[in-house]
Amino acid sequence: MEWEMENTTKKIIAEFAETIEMFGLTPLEARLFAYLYLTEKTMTLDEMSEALGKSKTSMSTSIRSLAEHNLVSRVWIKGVRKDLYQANDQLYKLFTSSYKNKWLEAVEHRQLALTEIKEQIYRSNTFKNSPELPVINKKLDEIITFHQQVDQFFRK
Amino acid sequence: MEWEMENTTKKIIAEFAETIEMFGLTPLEARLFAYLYLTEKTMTLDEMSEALGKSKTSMSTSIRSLAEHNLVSRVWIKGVRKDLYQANDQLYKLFTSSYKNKWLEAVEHRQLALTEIKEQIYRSNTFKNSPELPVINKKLDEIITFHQQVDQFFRK
DNA sequence: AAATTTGTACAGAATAAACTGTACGTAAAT
DNA sequence: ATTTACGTACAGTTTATTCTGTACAAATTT
Repeated sequence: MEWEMENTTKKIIAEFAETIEMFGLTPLEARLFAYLYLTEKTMTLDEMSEALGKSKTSMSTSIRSLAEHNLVSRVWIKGVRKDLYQANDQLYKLFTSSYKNKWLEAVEHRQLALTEIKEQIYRSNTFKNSPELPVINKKLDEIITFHQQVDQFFRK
Repeated sequence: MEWEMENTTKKIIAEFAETIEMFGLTPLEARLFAYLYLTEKTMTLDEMSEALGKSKTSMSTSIRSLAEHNLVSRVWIKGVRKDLYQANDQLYKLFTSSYKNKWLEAVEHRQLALTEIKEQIYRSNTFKNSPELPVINKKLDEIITFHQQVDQFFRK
């Protein structure tokens, strides 16, 4: 009868993981976070590896990625040598913040590249008498505006 | 000197495509949309295939997917037998709407699954005297709340 | 009716992403 | 000082995704 709980826990983790994958986590990262979150424990890499049945290497890279996005925290306990991690709380704030950063960073990159291209067009002589210039310019502006809007949305 | 424009167009498409991939399009779908958007033309599958240097099959599946998400439209011209497609305009509305639907649909699924699990726990006797029940219940509620918040955000 | 053209299903190839095992540097324990 | 334990780099394997080629049904042309 013990396994019914095991089983239920697994189901919850699976569902939850699938959702947070949508925030840009790999399957394993998602599962790992879900697991840590559900069992409110601080765990070592070996324990995680054991619990999820995945390699220790995977745990190392996954947990590092989660930590970089501020989804888990390293915990210090006197006398304990191994690295200990636990999931951060306040799910909504956690994930929206992480996601926001991801988007803003990406969009900013593209913005830079696009305005650079725009400059090039201005400077270039080749385009001066091209009949397609107006269309390209218009479209380019629209695309840049689009990026601004997306940026604005996530900055909200 | 003609290829400078070709080249510039390609760069714009590449940048643009990378952004819209983030809305959940495959690389090819993204590139295809970007291309259609930039050259304000209505095109046949063969023309797209030729223009992007990819198989016609890919064009067929990609354009169908784009159409399903309402990102491109089929265009009818009397006497023309082939399917013609063009990119829809109003980028921002287009993509946010498409994205929103994708999220809401996914989140709704998980919500259903999670509340179903919750019901099961209520009904089950196994859990009645489990010492871990309170923790699981608390966490499950938190996760469900999280889903509600995400849902609300995208419903906005 | 026969022949051609067009779009897509489907199986399989190519590419990309996720994951693992070994091997090693660093730090703690003996 | 030597040994043991720990985390991670890196190369390679596995798995999933994306893309292609062939084949075929439906529609149009001859």
